[in-house]
Amino acid sequence: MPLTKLKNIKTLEAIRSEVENINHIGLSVDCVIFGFDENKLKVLLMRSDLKKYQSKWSLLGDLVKPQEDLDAAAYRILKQRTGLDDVYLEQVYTFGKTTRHPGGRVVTVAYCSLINIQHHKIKILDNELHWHDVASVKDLAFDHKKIFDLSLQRLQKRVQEHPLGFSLLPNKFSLRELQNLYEAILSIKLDRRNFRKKFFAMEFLMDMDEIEQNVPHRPGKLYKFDYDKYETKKKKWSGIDF
Amino acid sequence: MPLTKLKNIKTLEAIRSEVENINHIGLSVDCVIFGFDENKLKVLLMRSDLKKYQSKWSLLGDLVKPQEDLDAAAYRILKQRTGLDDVYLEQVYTFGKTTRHPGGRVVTVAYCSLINIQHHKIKILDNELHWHDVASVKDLAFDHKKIFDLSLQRLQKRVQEHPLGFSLLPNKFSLRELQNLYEAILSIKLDRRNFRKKFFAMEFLMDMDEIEQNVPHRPGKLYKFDYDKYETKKKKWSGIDF
DNA sequence: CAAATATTGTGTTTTATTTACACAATAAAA
DNA sequence: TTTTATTGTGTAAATAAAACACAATATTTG
Repeated sequence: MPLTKLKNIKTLEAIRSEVENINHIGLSVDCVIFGFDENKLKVLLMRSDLKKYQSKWSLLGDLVKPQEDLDAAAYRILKQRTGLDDVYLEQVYTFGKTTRHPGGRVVTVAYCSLINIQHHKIKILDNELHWHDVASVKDLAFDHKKIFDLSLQRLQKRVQEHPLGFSLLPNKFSLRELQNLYEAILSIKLDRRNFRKKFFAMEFLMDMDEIEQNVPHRPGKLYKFDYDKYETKKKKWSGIDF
Repeated sequence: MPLTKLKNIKTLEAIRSEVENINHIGLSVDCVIFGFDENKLKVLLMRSDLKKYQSKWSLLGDLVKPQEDLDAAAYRILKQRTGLDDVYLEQVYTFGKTTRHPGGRVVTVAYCSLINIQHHKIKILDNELHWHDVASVKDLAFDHKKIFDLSLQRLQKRVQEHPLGFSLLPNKFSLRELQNLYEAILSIKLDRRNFRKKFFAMEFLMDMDEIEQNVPHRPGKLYKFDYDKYETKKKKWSGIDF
């Protein structure tokens, strides 16, 4: 036990320090919050609280409290950093290299989310919090670039298998908006006619009998995603394929 | 800071106890090790070290050491509990409810693996460690049933998208063995002709020009999985579908 | 050694899905 | 009124998935 070393201690601070540094694994959460605006996929970043990393951008993180559920910590941290509290967070992965944090042993659990930037206005702007183009993200603080890369990868996979994307769009959206979204998240070009055919074939789009306003060209029809129908008809078995 | 309470302490034990219980989040790893034998999917379970849970089965877990990488802890714990050290572990999910462990706050990271029971003989049989039919698993210690369920779900998904299954089979295997494996893991029946057609179409099976021995019926041809070819030809894009 | 048994190996048809690709109609802006 | 940008639409070809049956072969049994 490392605590047997504590015979010649001086202060309570020293005890705490000793115990926390030698015997303690810190636990934190980092939130990777994706948004969509101007046809580009964005991510929320801030300046690190740590001096060492203030020249770099970092994810939205903080320590988990001893008496706090892990999921609750993620929501609390997001709220604390951004003011947002109506966002669904999903756990991505846990990063546990001993050397990942310069201030001591901290294992971090990554959570990610996708939000509609228009519907979720950021009210707290401490630490220069703001949206960055995903394409321009490089060289974050700590191992946050690795966390970000994995989260983006996970997002790209999930968005193909689940109707997450709709949460980034206005309530009623055109098929062009939907396609732009997929192209931005997946970073590919899709055939417009086949894209439409695919979504119509799924039968999860409700025609709202309305058209776009204020577009400088022929307006498209507006649709809503039918979550109820999705719940009853979603795919269960995709098949062996690799 | 809870440590300010420590003014009337008595012993170092008390300090440690105080610090660890109030200010400390324990971190553990639990391993869900799947195997395949007698055409059934199996999982390795042991009796819990905790008295409270000795009537129930539990996953293979232990605390992460303060100076140990998380992944390294998973391998160390697996080795310690089973003697196995040539097994690939994959992180599944982190469970962090404050109440999940009766002895205090312990967040656990689940790892899972798939191993060939014939090639990995368990040498340590402490805590009644042995293979259980997956179908018969119920009511494990702690929240281990939840961890097990999620791991199985993850396995079922991954085995459809990646060539994991081959690690559970002998080096050379027949198509029947392969199909039995998939049916056991996914817990479904598959059409034999379509199953064969699918795998031949993938072109990742190398015909070994050998046939099964000691089967009480017409023997089948033996194949090997061609990992090199897989690496060059594997699917990158699966498409939007939900 | 003949018959019974269990499983292999094989192919076609039907249906569904994916891909590639072009043009007229419409609203707004110039 | 013309230009511009984008919508809405369909077909043919290629590929993939699903459903389904029978002769061949090795072993075991009688």
